[in-house]
Amino acid sequence: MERRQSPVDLQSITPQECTFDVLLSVLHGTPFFAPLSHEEVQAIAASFRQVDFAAGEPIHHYGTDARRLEVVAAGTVKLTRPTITGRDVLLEILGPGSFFGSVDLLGQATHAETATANTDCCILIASTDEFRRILQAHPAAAIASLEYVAGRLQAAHDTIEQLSAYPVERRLASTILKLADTLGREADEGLLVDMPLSRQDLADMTGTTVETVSRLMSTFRKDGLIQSGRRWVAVVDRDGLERLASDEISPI
Amino acid sequence: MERRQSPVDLQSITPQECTFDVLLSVLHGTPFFAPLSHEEVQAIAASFRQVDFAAGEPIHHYGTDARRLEVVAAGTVKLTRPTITGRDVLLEILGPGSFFGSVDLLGQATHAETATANTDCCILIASTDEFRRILQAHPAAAIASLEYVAGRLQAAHDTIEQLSAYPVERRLASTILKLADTLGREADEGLLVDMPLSRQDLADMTGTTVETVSRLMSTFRKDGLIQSGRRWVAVVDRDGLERLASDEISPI
DNA sequence: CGGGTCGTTGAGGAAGCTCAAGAATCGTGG
DNA sequence: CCACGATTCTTGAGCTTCCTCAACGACCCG
Repeated sequence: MERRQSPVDLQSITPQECTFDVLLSVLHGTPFFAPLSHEEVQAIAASFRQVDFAAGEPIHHYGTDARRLEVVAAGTVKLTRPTITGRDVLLEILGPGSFFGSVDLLGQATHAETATANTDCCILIASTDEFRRILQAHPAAAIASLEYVAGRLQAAHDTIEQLSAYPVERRLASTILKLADTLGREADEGLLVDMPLSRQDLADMTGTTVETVSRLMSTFRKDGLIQSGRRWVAVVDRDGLERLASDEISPI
Repeated sequence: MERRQSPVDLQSITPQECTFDVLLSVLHGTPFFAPLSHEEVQAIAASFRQVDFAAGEPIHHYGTDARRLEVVAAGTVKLTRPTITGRDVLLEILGPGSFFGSVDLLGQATHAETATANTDCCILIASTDEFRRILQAHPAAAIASLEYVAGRLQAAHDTIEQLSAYPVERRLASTILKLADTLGREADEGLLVDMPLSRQDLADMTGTTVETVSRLMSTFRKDGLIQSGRRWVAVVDRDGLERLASDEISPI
């Protein structure tokens, strides 16, 4: 039923992957700086310093001081909110080129989310003051940033819609599809979500419990929609999943 | 138990409230243009045209073409998402100075939300092209916009946390408090949410049903936390509500 | 005063949670 | 290479929360 070994390659990001050249190309690939020239990006790169984190390591905690902006250069990062009930909320999983930290350059003195290295990763860090200076000098970058954040607002609204109006089965199907589309890689198992992903992660993303996720994934597997194992998932029947993720209650 | 008449004044926005002067002061009060000089705002105002809507009237529908940006000048506007199950999701209620429409200036060709006039209201409309031109000319406005949208992203993340992790009672208490803080006015009944607000609205904001909201509000009323009636709510015991809205399960 | 909208309350049922135990997988040290 | 502990996943049973369906009462406006 399940493959034994995880097909997800938990390769470490070796330090040399984080050379200045990589930093440059990551920044240029970022929505913020895409409209700028190579020279401009090169000047901006000087404002960022690079820090490596091992998988599982905290990058910053909810409530700590926040006067900095971070960009994922390599690896993936989890953005979560801790809750007193112990049940964490997983807001976003960010891949290379995404940014996080004190998005709001304004008053916001503390982080509103906890960021954790999901895989080994390399993070570029700039202070918000430096970032503000860059945006002032490059209006195109400011507009690009605005568009980027507006896109994430849309995505957040999507999630709110899901949580408000749809049952867990649909939310889970939708979440798996979204992950496959963002981080998918064609593999023997199907369209593999190329990232370690536990049932707990999926539960925290869909606002449910590990047990419920496990049960649903078992039936998804039985129905030939997905393949899955310990900390990995792959989409097998994309159309089938999509039917679950959009209201089509199967007729007959 | 309940007051008979609604203490919320459903005053119409008379057309003369939407003079050019009002338009100017609203735009200047907007987070986007706050950092600009009076003269700059005056020039920008020319890009906006003004349209009035009666309470209940649709301003734009989900899925229609979206190449425009709208600012609330007077009144309040509801941003909703329709769902096939019939259960609508109420994402935000916007007051004067808030903006909506195609936040994402980019590709986004259709509206992601339905906007409805909650009260009679006056809306300022500009095309996204004009808006983009304004931002390009005024980097300070672009940065202010970025901060504004980032703030709304935070708020959306708050909502996601609520929906993912907390029971309905807490979500409802929290939502009422937030509304009272944003749109509250001291009145005989307590801190009155100065806006017509049905049980259905509250249900759509908290991801639950009218019946559940009604039941909970009845007990809130019995416990002396709120006062409420047909399409209005007022906070009586702020601390009590806040205790419900933050994990403090009453001891003993 | 009568029709329409909005709110309240009840009874029954279903979705999903909690608690609990056991199985599979992984990493590590011998 | 194997054994062990730790983590992750699975499955079951009972129960709670909340939804659904339904009826009725209150308020509003013409």
